[in-house]
Amino acid sequence: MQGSSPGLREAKKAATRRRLNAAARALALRDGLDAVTVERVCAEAEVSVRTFFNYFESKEHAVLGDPPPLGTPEARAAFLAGGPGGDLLADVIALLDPAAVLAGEDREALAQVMLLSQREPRLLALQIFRLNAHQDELAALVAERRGLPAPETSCHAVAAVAFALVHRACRDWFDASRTSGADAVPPSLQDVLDATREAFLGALAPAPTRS
Amino acid sequence: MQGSSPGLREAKKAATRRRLNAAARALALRDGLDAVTVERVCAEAEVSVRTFFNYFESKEHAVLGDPPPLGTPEARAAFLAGGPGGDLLADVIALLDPAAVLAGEDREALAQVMLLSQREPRLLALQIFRLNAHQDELAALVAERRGLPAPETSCHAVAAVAFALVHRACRDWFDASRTSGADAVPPSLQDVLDATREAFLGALAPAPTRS
DNA sequence: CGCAAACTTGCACATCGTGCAATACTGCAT
DNA sequence: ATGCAGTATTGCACGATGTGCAAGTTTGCG
Repeated sequence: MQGSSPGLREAKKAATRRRLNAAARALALRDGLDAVTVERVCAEAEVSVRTFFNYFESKEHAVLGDPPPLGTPEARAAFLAGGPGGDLLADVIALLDPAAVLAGEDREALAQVMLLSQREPRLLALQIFRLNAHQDELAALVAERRGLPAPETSCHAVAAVAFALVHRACRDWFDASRTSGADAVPPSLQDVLDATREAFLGALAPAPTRS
Repeated sequence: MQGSSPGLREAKKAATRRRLNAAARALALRDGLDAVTVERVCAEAEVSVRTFFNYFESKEHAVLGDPPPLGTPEARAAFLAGGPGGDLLADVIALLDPAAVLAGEDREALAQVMLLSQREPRLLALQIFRLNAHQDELAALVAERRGLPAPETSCHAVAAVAFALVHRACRDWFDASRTSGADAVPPSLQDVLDATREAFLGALAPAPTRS
């Protein structure tokens, strides 16, 4: 009965990982991060303390869980296929739009993570660090799409703006969820961009082209 | 002989703080962050371990030292005085330009901190976290300058771009320092911006204005 | 000089994170 | 099914981190 040949072991590991993550998140939400000890999390998840550290390197990592990849492999390929001539902004939106990214995720868990990241500076720090890694990844993608050997300043700038918009869209969605119920409209990056573009161009465009 | 009435105590504290910072930085540079223990730092700085934690909350904080403020109070006031109609980008540059900010700083220490932040992920995480706080501060300044009650999306976007440019300028300066000697030209934000503007507008401007 | 406030220090304690070796379990081939 | 090889779990020991507390020490000021 090995219908899932490459699977029973993996499944158990994944389950343990999810149990630890859920337990850490729930406890942090209930009692605050400082009151959460690895020991308590392990009691909840029914594993030994030593095993905990085989899965996560700290309780903060356990609370946040594994970082999601930057878009699906297909989405990344499609983005690269756009090439230097494509509509960069539109494709960035397609790659990062929270409405799409959130589709396959557990929204409840995401909302909890966002709430915790606001409350607990240590979680915020880790979150920002991970976001920064994603940002660098996007800068590299932009450079590759443009045929550049390494990401230059403008690539980093584009990535920074994109993540600022995503961050803002997620915050708006989160705030809306807290006030108007759990099922607020999924945020659209395009909308956020449209609302921003005017002020944005106002900041960047009017500069003279220098001779 | 109390020429420095409000001072001997303060001076001693400042000296101890500087000794701890210098010791932590030097040790991390020589032996790597993991090999640095609080105990070793304290031996170097000639204070007790307990006292160390009266000054810094972790060895990472000790290595990085205290975060500098975002511009001088005068520079901040000048930035706000620009008002909604002023040249936002020019004033952001004036506020953040590394060439100006670095003027009053210990460049040797700064270069060491940047090197360490590249080597040690834990230091990078802390550095990014601090940078993010600065970014939020700038977004708030932009909002206030515009007469907005709270920083909206475009303010955050402007701040994100500004810091992406600053970060890039600092990296360029740092890389240049490592190759062409310790006294590389101080980076100019304006130059970085000029080099970026074309690609940037290429990314943002060509989008249709939607009816 | 001498008191009050602030700084330093030692000590105890809970927690974190890792290396190591023993044990238990899973997958696979016989 | 049975046993072997690889992998996961666990306990243990240990060094390091960070904090509360209370005693000692230094500074500022009358």
